[in-house]
This record gives sequence, C-alpha cells and structure tokens, in this order.
Amino acid sequence: MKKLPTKILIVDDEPDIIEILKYNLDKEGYDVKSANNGKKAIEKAKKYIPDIIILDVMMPEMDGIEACEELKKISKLSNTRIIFLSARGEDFTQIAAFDAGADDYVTKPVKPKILIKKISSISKRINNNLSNVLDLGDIKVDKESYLITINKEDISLPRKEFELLYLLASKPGKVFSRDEIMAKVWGTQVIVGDRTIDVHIRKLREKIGDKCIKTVKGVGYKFKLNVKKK
Amino acid sequence: MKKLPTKILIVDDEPDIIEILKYNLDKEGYDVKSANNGKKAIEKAKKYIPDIIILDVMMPEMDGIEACEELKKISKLSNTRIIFLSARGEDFTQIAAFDAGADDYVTKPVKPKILIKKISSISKRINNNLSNVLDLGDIKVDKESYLITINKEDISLPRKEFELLYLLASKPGKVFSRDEIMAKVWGTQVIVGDRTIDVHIRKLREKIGDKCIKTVKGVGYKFKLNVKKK
DNA sequence: TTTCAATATTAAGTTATTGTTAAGTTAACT
DNA sequence: AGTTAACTTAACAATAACTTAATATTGAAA
Repeated sequence: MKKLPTKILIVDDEPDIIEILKYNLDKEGYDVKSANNGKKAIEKAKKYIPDIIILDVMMPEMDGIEACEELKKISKLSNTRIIFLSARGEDFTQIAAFDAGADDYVTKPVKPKILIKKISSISKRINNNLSNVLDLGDIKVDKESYLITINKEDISLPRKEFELLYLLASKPGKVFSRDEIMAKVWGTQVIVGDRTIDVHIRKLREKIGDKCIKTVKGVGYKFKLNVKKK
Repeated sequence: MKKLPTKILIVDDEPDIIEILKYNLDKEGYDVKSANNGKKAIEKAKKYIPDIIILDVMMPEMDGIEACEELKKISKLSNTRIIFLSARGEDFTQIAAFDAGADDYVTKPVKPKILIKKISSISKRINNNLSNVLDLGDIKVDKESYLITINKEDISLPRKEFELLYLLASKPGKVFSRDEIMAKVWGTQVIVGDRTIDVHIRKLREKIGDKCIKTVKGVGYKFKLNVKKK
C-alpha cells in the first residue's frame, strides 16, 4: 500500500512558530506548506487542498476563527481537519473555536510531540479509513457515512440525529447535560426550543431501540452499554 | 419551595445597551442592576455581590478587561461569573487579554435569547461545582454517569439524592450541617422546608443501607466508612 | 426519667422535566 | 421552482422527582 504523505498547511503570523512546526513535521515525513495570514491561508488551501490545517487563533487582519469559518464554507475542503493553535486554554477561545468548526485544539507553547501525535492520529484516520467509527459491539456508528449498524443492518440517520447519537456514544455511560448537547451539536450561538432535543432523542430511540439511551431526569441523557448478565 | 432571583450586574457605557438588556432580563425575573463604567461597576459589585456580571469589553476609562481583573481580586466575588460583551471580529485578536478570567462571551449585536440561555446555564453551573468520581472501597460514586456501585452492583440515583450522597461521601467522617447541605446541594437561591433533607436521607439509607449515613443530632449528617469487623 | 426539640417515617400532594404527537418551517436537492 | 426530507415548534400528556404535611420516634439535656 503506497500512501501519499499527509498534506498540512500551517497558518501563523510568527515565522518562528512556522519554522519550528515545519521542521518537526517535515521530519515526520509530512508534506508541509505554510501561510502567514488568514487570507493567504484561504488561497493556499484552495489550491493545495491540505488534509490538515493548523491555524493560529490570533493573527492580524483575519484571525483564525474568521478564517476557519471561511474555510468551512469551501466544499473542496470538506475533508480537511482544522487544528487551532492558541496562547491559552481559555474556555472562552475554545468555545469560539469549536463554534467555528474546529476539529481539535492545541495550546501554545506547542509541544511538538503532542502536536505530532494529534496529527498522526488524524492522518491515520484519513489514510487508513480507520475513520470515525465508534464500535460499541452491538452497534457501530460511522461518521464518514453517517450510518449506524445494528445487527448487521445499516441505518442511515439524518445529520442532527446522527451527531446527537455520535456524541452520546462517544462516551458510553457519561451523562451529557442538555447544555452540553446543545453546545456540541448545535453550537453555542444557536437557540432552539426546549423540546428539540427530546424530539431527536425520541426519533433515535424509535430507530435504535429505547434501551440504548437513558434519561437521567434533571441531568441529561446517556448512552448505555448493553449490560452483560452474570 | 421558593427561589431567590439570580442577581445580575450589567456594565456598559452605552445606555441603549443597558436598557435593552435590562428589559429582557427583568422580564425573565432576574434581579438586574447596572453601571456605566468600570469603576462604578466595581463599587456596585462590592455592595451588591451579583451572581453574574455582564461586562462590555470596550468602555472609556477602565475597559472591561481591566475591570474584570480588578473584580477577580475581590474575594467576596469569588463565586461571581463574568460574561463579556464584545463586537465580533474587532476583539477576537485580543483574545489573549481574556486571561482576565471570563466565563463566557456574547457578541454584539446581542441576541437576548442567547444571552438568557447562557445566563441560565451559568447559574446552573454555579450551584453544581462538584467534581467527579469518588472511590470509597465498598462504594463508588460516579458523577459522570450518576451511578453508584455497591458490591459490583450499579444503582442509579435521582439527582438530589445523588448529589446529597456525593457531598457526604466527598469527605467521609466529616459532619455536614443542614445549612451546609442546603447550600451545596440546593444552592443558596432555593428555600425548602426542614424535612426535605431528612426525606432524601431516608431514601438514600433505603437504597445503600443505613450504616453508611450517620445522624449527629443537632449538628448534621456524616458519611461513615464501613469498618470491617474481624 | 422526663422532657422536648430534633429527626424519622410515611404517604400524599406538587412541580419540574421529559415524552409524544402533529403540525409548522426551513433547507436541500432535483 | 417544486418536492421532499430534515428540522423545529407547540401543545398537551405522562411521570419521576421532589416537597410538604402530619405524625411518630429518638436521644441528649435537665
């Protein structure tokens, strides 16, 4: 199996950062390009179609968040993952970043090992088609195709339903509050009515059976692993 | 059961903004005060001890960031959350400045519904700051899944019961007074009758055995580790 | 040991939260 | 533009969770 190197675009206004990242990523065999502001990043991304874009949050002119929003609109880049780079792990920026559609987040100062690890796991997914599949035994949830598989039967889910299920299934057992669900599936800058989540939950239960998703009243919902009997 | 309104302080130099926010928040039943600059904000905050401060980033004299840093130094305000108000784009490059310790942000023009949503989720969070999994040997208390485990058997508890147990179990041996329990489990903004706690204690004892929780008459309750006899 | 405020207990309200359905909107695709 | 699916809203029902109320019991102080 021959594989083309994963293409990475680094976007930062500080040449030092670009240099150090480029050095480290080159060494790992990635195909690395760079840009020093948001506008150029968009140009280059269109031409180059990188697999991964590493985007500094703070840049003059067009900041990373704006740039990200623009990038997300470009259909050629629909398979491109975006990793944000920012000075601090402020919740705040993270909220804004994920609203804009970031896939991951790294804080400065960048530890090359951490970045490389994230990148290699993302690029594995891209190459090996090891893709975003959650395998929960009885049920498989595949983010590439927005399909779930129950007892070898494929069911296709609409986007919101899928994302909701994907979120819950990403941490079986964990209770997700409504707020958390709202923030992760709908984003923090969108408002929908109270019953919207319930309706989606209802539809999911209709399709995948109602044992899978449990309500914890006053707290949230959780995905329940099928309990083995003793 | 009675609920005291959440106290909010709005700080902005534009009277129009204050007015529109005040109008919307009043309508929701919040207790709203306002200030038109950073200095006054600090004065009023000291006196009024709001639960939430909505702070415009850009103001003459003392801007929101400075004000936030000052506010964070005031110990009486340690439980006060701060929401920044900023114009989109303009401010995102200055995100580094938000080291100041904001809890959330809203962009102008403000959509009242979004603001209200954020406020309600923050005020929920204020009362919910207990962390995650307690392992007491015989018994495990897992806040992530709202489950407790006794002898490898999972028991799911309703919210209040769970939180009550979680509180007691967080410091085995320590006696928690009723006041303390009220404040931590119900929050300072809710008033319920005297017998409510007892009833929850009763239900807990029913489910986890009555050796675990001990009454110290006139003082409170404590969680007791099971001492194994020989 | 008596007393009495503090807690226990039980069952019966109440309320908050979620479930459900159907009917609107919106968005996506041909 | 028209058609369809997806998504959201709205109205109401259902229910678990929670609180109260009424009464009994307890245990520390007198």
